[in-house]
Amino acid sequence: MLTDRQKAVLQLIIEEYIKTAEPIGSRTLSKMLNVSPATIRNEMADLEDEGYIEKTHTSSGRIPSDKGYHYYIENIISDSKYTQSLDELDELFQNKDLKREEAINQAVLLISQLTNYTTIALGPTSYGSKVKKIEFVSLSEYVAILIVITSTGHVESKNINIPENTTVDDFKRVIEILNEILYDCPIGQVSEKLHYEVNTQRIKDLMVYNQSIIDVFLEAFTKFAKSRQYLSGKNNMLYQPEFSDITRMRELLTFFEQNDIFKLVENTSDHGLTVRIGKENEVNAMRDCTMISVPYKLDNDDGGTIAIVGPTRMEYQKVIPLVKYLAAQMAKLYKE
Amino acid sequence: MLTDRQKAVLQLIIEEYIKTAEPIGSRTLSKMLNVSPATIRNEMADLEDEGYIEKTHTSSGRIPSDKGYHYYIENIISDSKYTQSLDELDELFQNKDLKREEAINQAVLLISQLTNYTTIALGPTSYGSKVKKIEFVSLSEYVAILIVITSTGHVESKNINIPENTTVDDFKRVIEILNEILYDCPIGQVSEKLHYEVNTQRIKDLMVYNQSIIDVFLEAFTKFAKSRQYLSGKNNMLYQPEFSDITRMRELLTFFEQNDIFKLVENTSDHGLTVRIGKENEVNAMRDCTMISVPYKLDNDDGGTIAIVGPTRMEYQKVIPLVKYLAAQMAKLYKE
DNA sequence: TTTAGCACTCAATCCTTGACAGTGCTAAAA
DNA sequence: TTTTAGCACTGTCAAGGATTGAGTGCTAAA
Repeated sequence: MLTDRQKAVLQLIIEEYIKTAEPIGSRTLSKMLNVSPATIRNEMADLEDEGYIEKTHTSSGRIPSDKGYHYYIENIISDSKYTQSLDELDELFQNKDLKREEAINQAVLLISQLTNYTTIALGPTSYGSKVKKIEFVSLSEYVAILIVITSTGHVESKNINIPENTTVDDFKRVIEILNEILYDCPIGQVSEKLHYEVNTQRIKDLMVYNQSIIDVFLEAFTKFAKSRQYLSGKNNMLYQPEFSDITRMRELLTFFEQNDIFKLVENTSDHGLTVRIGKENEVNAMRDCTMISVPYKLDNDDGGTIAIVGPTRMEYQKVIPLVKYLAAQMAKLYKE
Repeated sequence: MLTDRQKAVLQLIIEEYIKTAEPIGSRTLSKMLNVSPATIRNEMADLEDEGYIEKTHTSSGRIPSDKGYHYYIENIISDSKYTQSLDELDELFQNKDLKREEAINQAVLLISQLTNYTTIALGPTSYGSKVKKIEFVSLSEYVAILIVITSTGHVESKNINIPENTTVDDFKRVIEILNEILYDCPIGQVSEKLHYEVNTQRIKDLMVYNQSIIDVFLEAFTKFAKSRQYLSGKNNMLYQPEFSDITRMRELLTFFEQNDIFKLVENTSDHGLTVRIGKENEVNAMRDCTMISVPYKLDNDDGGTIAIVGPTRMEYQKVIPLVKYLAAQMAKLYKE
């Protein structure tokens, strides 16, 4: 258990370090706490023994350790006082002229500009949305386009190459039936339902014409999964001093580019607020980064995650309430 | 006019520098050309007087100047021998299951992987495509979705917020009429046509219901412009030694992020192959980059541009034929 | 016209040095 | 028992100097 003064010292070290990215010496703190540097040094030695702070070399000032940041988040800062609300965000989410995806995209952009970190959002797997209409428009004798519209306004389209032995009318008939079968079907259950219906006579007849149409259809739906992913502010990391080393930068940006970051976010989504500091991220490129993630749940067991990635030296005070708020608003948005 | 040996010296300097990114000294070249270093030094002095090569400091080896690269491209390498063809690209463009945009996206990705530079494509302003169908699907009492499908399979959608004093049926009627008016109308002329038709009685009647629907419609069409832009391989620049300086890197990536690069590409599109080397790009962030661009024209006066951005120390031999080939294939794709 | 030779230049590397910021420890003061 | 003052010590950083090596320009001879 830390004494009050130890807490104060730890807090000051962390907050100074967040501001300056420089190790903090005992002289600096002695002025702030009105005790002599020697006293501070004793406290620091204790804190270091416990693993809350570190030295960069034998005679340097101290910097926070991963454990120190954790203690700071869990025991020192009170996030409750920051009952964050963000008018711009609310406005965005209430604008009915925007499709959900556009609104989220802009929200993620907004947060990344506000924090100067990288913001990530993962929508619910199924959007909680249902098939509203399936359209089929032929462009020429051989090419047509299949359009799926969901109850949330998401539109997905897919080109279809009409084979020699099939006509546009064949397709039209299939689409008609599919429309009947799939109307109001949640996106997540489309594949299941299609496979089930395959055994009924109606579909079987159609299969004679063309086996592949079901596949095309399924393929179109797999695209929905991709449009769950939102990311903004990758390049903000360029301006963090911890990445002024070019090889670190490359590592991180390449990691972002590969979209593995979404997998990482996904893996945190079980519990409430998760703060993964430094090496806890288990990805080498992220060893100097913190990822803060907050999941949100919808009624139907589905849900998504909001995350912010920044340097371990992150403005936790400001960011945590922001992430929580965004997650809450996301849940609200999807429940509407 | 350069002598044959001067050309040889220039060529070797450029090709070595492209490989190594290090200044080339007279000793290196003397071995390759079987003359003494002193002779090479004389030739180099002449080349430097003419502005084809430069020194980084008084006693350094030489590096090519912007002018040197130009001479190299125009008078030394023969691009004709490289009658490039790329099976993977052809395949991509002939795959009828891909929408045009998907095909181009993948093509741009392919080229950027092949070259390790950044690849940019600008589609024709209007896609040479026409309105095929306008759909209107209501999601609830207050929200509906407007879908425009073009002859090339491009699908654009826009949420519409239905105001209190208007009904879904009002909108349906408007869409019906718009469908009539705009069927087969080239995308580029939609705005014009709409404004023209506004003066006819039919539309005027509709305006009584709702002035803004025309605006909504126009807004949906402005999105088409954005989907002209394709870019891949931004991060390839990270690995070029000229950008190992972090501030240069930041500058360039920020420039890319701002999407100003597309404007730059657009401004070159009048003439044939354009090679802008270094400061010719007139953008500070690009002072160490070369942009190679090739426009392609379609029948209807419309067209687009293909461009590759890399360091001035670029593999011109390999890249130029590639860009030309891609541009030709793009024109073909759009003419189909 | 080409080459050999020599003096010269600059960048890069290594070493040293001194200033500085910080530490740990001890002994005295509170 | 806790706090403080003092002192010796340690590592970083920036500046300066010496050394090395790769390269040049110029000149005179081949």
